[in-house]
Amino acid sequence: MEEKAKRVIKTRLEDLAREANVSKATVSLALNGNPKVAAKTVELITKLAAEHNYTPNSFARRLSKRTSETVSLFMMGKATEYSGWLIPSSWLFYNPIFKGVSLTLSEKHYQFSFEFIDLDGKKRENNIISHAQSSSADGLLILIIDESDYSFLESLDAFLPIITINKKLSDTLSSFEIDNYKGTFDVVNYLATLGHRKIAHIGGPFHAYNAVDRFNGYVASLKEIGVTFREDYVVEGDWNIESGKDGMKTLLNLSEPPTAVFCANDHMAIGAMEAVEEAGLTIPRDISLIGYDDTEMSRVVRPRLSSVSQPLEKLGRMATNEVLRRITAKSAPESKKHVVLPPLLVKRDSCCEPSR
Amino acid sequence: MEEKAKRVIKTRLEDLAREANVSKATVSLALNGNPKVAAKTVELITKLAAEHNYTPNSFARRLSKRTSETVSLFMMGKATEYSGWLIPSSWLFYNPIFKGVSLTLSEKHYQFSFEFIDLDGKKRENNIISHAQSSSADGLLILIIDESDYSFLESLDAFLPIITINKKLSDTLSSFEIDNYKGTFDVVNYLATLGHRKIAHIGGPFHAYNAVDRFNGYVASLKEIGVTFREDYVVEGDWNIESGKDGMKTLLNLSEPPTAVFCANDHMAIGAMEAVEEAGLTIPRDISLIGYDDTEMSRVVRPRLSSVSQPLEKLGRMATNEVLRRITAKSAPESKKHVVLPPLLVKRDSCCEPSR
DNA sequence: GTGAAAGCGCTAACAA
DNA sequence: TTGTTAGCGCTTTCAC
Repeated sequence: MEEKAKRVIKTRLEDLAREANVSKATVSLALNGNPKVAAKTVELITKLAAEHNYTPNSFARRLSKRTSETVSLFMMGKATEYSGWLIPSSWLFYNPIFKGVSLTLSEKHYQFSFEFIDLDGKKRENNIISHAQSSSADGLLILIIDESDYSFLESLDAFLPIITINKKLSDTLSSFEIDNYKGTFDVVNYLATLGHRKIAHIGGPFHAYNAVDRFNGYVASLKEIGVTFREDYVVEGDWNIESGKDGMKTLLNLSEPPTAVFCANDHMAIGAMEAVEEAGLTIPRDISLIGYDDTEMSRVVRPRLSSVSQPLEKLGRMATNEVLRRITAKSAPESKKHVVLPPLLVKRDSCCEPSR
Repeated sequence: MEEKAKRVIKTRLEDLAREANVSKATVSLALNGNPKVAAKTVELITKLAAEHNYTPNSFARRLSKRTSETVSLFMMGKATEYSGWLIPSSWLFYNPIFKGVSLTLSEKHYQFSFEFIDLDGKKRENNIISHAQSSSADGLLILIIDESDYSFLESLDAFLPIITINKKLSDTLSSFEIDNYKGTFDVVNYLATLGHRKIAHIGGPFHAYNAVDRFNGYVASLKEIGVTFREDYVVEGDWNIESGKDGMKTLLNLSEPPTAVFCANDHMAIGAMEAVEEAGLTIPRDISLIGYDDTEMSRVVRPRLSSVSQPLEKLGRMATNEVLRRITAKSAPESKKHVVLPPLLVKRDSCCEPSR
C-alpha cells in the first residue's frame, strides 16, 4: 500500500477514517449529514476533511449511488453545424438558455452535459435514447426546434424525467416556452401603428419550429390589424446573415416593395440592412426593419436594430429547476407543468413612419 | 436481483458475458481490443454488444482504471465575470480556443472540463490544485491571462501534464501562444505605410497579459518605424465597448488628436467608433481605426473594421494534442514544446491615409 | 451512535 | 486463449 509518486495523492475516505479512529461508514455518514452521528464525531471529521482538503471521488460515489448527478440538454441539428462547445453564431439565440441551465445546475451541484443529436440520422429516437443511456443522465432537457414526431419521449418520461424547452409537445410532457405569437404580434402591431401596411417577412427555414411559429404569428397579426396577406411578401431564409441579404434583395425587386420588413432573427435583419444599404436606400427612411432575439449585434449596427428580447435565461433556469424537482421527487407527479413566458419588443432606431 | 422499473435498464458487462458464455474478463478484453482474445469470440461479443446497445458504465470504468479521461481547461478571472457556460462577450476572444480544445478532446473520446479560477481569491495556487484534484483531470490546460506568479505549476507538472496557453511561463512548462508582437507590428506598420505618424493606442487593462503584450508591441513597433512614443496617446480600457468609447473621447479631446488609433480588441474599437460618430467625425476619413481579434462584429459594423485575426482554434487543438500526448506517454518527456503561432492582419474599410 | 460487510460495474494481474 | 480473483472508493443496509 505504499504510495508511489503516481498522480497527485488524494485523501480518501479511508484515510480520514483511520485518522479519526472510526470506520469508513461513520465518516461517510458524518460527511453526508446523517443526523444519527454524534455531534462530536461530526465535528472532528469535518475538521479533518477540511484540513486534508478532502473531496470524495465522484466516480466512486456515483457508481455506488447509481446516479450520475448529471442532467443532459439535448439539441437537434445537422452534425455539420455543431462543433463541440460552439454552435453557429446565428444560433447565439441559445446561449442564454445554456447559461440559465448551466448556472442552475452548478448551484445545485449537478453536472451539465450537452448532447447534440444529428437530425440527419434517421433514427433520432435511438439516438436520443442511447445518448441518454451512455451519458447516464438523471434527467433530460430537450430543446425542440423542429416539427418531427417526438411521441416516443412520453414513454421514456416514466423512467427518466423529461422536460421540453421551446415547444409544448403534449399534455403529458412538461414544457417551457416563450410566446412567439405575442412577440410577432407586438412587432407587426408596432409597425402598423407607425402607419405601415406593406409589411414583409423574412422567415427562418420552414422546417424550424420557431420559424413557422413566427411566420404563423405574422400571418395572424396581419389579419388582426386588417391587412391582407401577400405571398410575395414572405421569403424564407436560413437564420444566417447572407440569407437575410438575399431575402431583402428579392423584396426590393418587387414591383411594389414593402415599406417595412420583419425578420425572424437579428442575423437575417443585419443581412437585410446590407442589402438596403447596397441598393442605395436608407433605414428607416425608406424601409423600416425589425429583428428578433435582441442579440448584442443589434446594438452595434447602425441604425441600431429594433428587436424582440426573450427571457431565455429565465426559461433555462425554470426548466432546469423543474427537472431537478422531478429527479428528487420520489415518483413522477401527476400534474405536468406548462409554462409560457412573454417576450419584449425593444424599440431602437430602425423603424419610422413609411415615406410612401 | 429482480429489476424493478427503476431507471432505464442498462445492459452490463455481466449480461453480455452470460449470453456469450464467457467470463466478464473476456468480454472486457474483447471490447477493449486486446489481441489475445480469439477472433471468433471478439466477433460474437461485438455483435452482442451492438445488439444490446451496450455502453460501459463510465463511472465504473474510470474508478477501476483510476483515470478520469478528462482534461481541464483553467481560466482565471473575477468570479463575477463568469457564469457557467458563458463568459463576458468581450471575452469572445476565447471561444475559438474552447472550440479547438473541445473538438480535439471529443475526437479522442476525452471529457472536457472547464474550470474557472477566481483571481480575487488570494490562494489561486490552492485553488488550482484543489480544482485539479476534485475534477480529477488527467491533464491540465491553463490559459494564462495575467502576470502573476505561476511557478508552483512546475512542480505539479511532474504528476500531472500541464500545458500553458497564451504565454510561455518558463522553459520547463510546454506552452502555445500567438505572436502579439507580430500582430501589433503589422498594424502599426500598416498604419505607418498609409502615412500615419500620430498613432494612438486604446489598450486592455494593464493587469492582463495580452494587454501589456500588445502595448509593448505597440511601443516597440513605433520605435521601429521611427515615431516617438507619446504618453498621452495611450489610454487604458477594460476590453468592453464602453471603455473604448471613453478612451476615444479622451483621445479626441487632446489638443493634437491622433489620426489613427489601434485598439487592443474589437469591442473597444467598436466603442471608439461610437465616440467618433458622436463627435461628428467620420471613419476612416478623420480617424483610422483598427481592432484586434477579428470577431464577427468587425464585419457587421460600418465601416467594416480592420482587425487582426488569430489562429485560436488551431492553438487550442495543438495544445490539446500535446496534453493528450503527454497523458498517454509513460513518463514526462525531457523536451518541452514551445509553439508560437502567427496572427494575420485583416484589412477592411476603417483605415485610409491621414487627412491632416 | 458506530462498525462490518456487501455491492455498484468495470479492469487487470495472475492462473489455468 | 480464457477464467478467477481482487480491487477501484464510496454508500448503505443491518447488526451490535
